[in-house]
Amino acid sequence: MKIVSWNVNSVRARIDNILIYIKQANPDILLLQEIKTQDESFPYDEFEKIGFKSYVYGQKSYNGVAIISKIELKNVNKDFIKDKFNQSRIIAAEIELRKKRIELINIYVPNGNPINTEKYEYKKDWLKKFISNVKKKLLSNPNLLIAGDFNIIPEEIDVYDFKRYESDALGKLEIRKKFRELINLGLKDIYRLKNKTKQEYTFWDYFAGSWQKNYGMRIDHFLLTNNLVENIVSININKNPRSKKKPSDHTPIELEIN
DNA sequence: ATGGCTGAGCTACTCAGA
Repeated sequence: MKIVSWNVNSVRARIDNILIYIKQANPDILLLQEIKTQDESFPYDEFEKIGFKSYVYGQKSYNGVAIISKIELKNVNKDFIKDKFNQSRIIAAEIELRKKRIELINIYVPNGNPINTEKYEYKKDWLKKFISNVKKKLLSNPNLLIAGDFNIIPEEIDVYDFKRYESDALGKLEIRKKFRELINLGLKDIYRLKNKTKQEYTFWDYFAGSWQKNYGMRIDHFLLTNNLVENIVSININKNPRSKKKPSDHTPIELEIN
């Protein structure tokens, strides 16, 4: 089964690119972030025509997450954490795979910039609540798959110029420690597990020719509990959609699991 | 390079992203 995470930066502005991607990559489940639309304006029909059911937690203008799936999802949950600003940033659901009941958790972590503002405090608070609730969830289910736009650069290798980001909300040690806290609950950063020294990115800024110069960062991740590591077939960052016309600034990360 | 793009809402311009 192929599960993909992709921050699409507006599902409506990106619909053609997304449909082309699905045709080429043939995923079973898409975890989308930053859909930037309310539930009622979501392009359900476009996905239904090609065999996908949409589970949407939208928001007007900003944020918003969705899961697009060929297989039926159970126990869809939009309240994984209590968000103090009521922003739509998490949608979770269950699938069954080889007798394992897997909880998929699709997240869009707050950006947190600029630091020394309420936005940064919101990011820290959001991550704290998230980690706490992951910990609780682990008591009832050892099979967690957390994927999405974490807005965290895990290590120096994960950005083209770390110095520029060590005081940024994406690269500050305090934030990177939150990522390590999650890992320490018994999860693996699957891309890094499978690629010990490879320097690849999932995001490139729109400006200053960042894509052409490969000034990117790896901020979209798949974290799986240790219990699921044996099920992994492969993980891949698919850079093709970022090279297209009218791209999202993020590119899909693809997990194959058996 | 604290933004030189891009998108939403709206219909001139601000807010947000990372």
